[in-house]
Amino acid sequence: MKTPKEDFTPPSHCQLCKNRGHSAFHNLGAEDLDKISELKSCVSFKKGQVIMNEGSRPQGVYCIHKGKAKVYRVGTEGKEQVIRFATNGDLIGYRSILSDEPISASISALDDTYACYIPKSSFFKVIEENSKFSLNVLKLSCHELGEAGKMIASLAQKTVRERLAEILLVLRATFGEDEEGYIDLKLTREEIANMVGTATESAIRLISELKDQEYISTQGKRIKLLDRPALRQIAGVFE
Amino acid sequence: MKTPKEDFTPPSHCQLCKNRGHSAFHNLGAEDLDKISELKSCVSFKKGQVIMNEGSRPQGVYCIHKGKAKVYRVGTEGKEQVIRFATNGDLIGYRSILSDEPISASISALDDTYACYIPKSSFFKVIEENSKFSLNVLKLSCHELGEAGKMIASLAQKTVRERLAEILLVLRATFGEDEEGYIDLKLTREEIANMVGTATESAIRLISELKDQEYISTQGKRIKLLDRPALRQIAGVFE
DNA sequence: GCAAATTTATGACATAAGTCATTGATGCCC
DNA sequence: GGGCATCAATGACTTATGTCATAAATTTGC
Repeated sequence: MKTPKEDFTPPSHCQLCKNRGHSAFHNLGAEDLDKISELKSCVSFKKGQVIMNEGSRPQGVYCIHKGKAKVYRVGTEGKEQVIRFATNGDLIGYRSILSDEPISASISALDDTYACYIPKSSFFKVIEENSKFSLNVLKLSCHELGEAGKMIASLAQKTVRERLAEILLVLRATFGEDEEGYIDLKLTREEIANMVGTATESAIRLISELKDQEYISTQGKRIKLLDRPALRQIAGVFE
Repeated sequence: MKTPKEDFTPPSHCQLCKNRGHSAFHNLGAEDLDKISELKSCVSFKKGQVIMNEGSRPQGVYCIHKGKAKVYRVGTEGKEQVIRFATNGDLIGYRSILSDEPISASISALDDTYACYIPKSSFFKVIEENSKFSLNVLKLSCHELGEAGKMIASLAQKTVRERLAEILLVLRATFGEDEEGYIDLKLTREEIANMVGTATESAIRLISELKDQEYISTQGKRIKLLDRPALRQIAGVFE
């Protein structure tokens, strides 16, 4: 267990949060931030810990302060399918609360994660009273809806190889690189397979193939993208 | 060209619209409905006609008054993947407008369709001023986000046979049955394949198989579900 | 620092699903 | 109402991907 160099605990008031600028709370006034800060609480999750469980009814939302999480559904045979990721500044659990349905996907921490828990009541209050915030969340959910649509088409039409290249690019774009240029997230091959939507062995084989072609390199669980234009071409992403 | 028995044109005022009860406009007050009715216009689309095109920037949303539409993305090789459906009372085009992104999927009419076009400006005005409406749309997009997540897991984990059974159940639930018990929507096998995410021939083969097993029956393009519990079991849907 | 446990890597093989080709059925238009 | 176009059905074959088994390499825990 290594000692953290800095304190990852979120500040007690949202006004002081450095993630606020690129979160759904970015353009809220002091009064609304007060309302949220007042009732929020800080929580932390260890790597691998389940944050929310499919089928349950969350009593609030989490705003990730520092950490990484995956949103996934468990199918028959216990196989997971990752639907999306969340990291610093991202809101999770809001979908279920707003649609008034049980959670449709589980969420677990991909890394030690620190978050603020905002109870349903304060979240709703601000949504109802502040049209700016409501519009932010609306924008967020609509954006995610678009991404989900892209993923549906991708799963239906692309090969595993194409999807693997795509996921590697997404992971890098979402979580960034460490000092040595590796994607800043350690995942087992099985977890990567669950994101791509394929068997673990297939993912391993195709990762080896990409390595042989020198489009990527790996060191244990760490993956570095060596030739992103080539990966983009494989993925069929030209945007 | 057959003459319609009734007039499918939407009423000039939303207050009189019979779909309103189960649409995002269900709990709006008279003033807001005035605001929308004032600027809305009626449009109609022939079967097969494209309503919105991937990549474009819509200047308003459509509320379907009577008709059927599919939302889909076109992949390489021109193959379509259907992402979701829309019918009476459903809102389309809102995702792009609210996330301020180009349309991520095309929409076309599966049948002659009559809709109300609501310009962006009036839509936004009501969203901003009426938190009830804003919450309705939020609820809608969050619900669709959940459905999209289910579809992602389904595509990644289920066999074509399972997904076909699932889609048949969804079609029936969405569009209902005609007097003879057939799903009230005529689709080519190719279109069904594009919904399931498979090749046309595979869809045909599996439809024949389901027919042989007497879980469904067909008459031309019309499909009747004979044994829904069995289909649910195949689909792995127990909800 | 070593042993156990997990994870990665590969080979061999099975199989679901895609592709190509052909025939037969339906529906549509002048 | 007959011919053309589209669509459905099926067979034969290929291929991508999944499954099972085993060995090598990491990682983890004591």
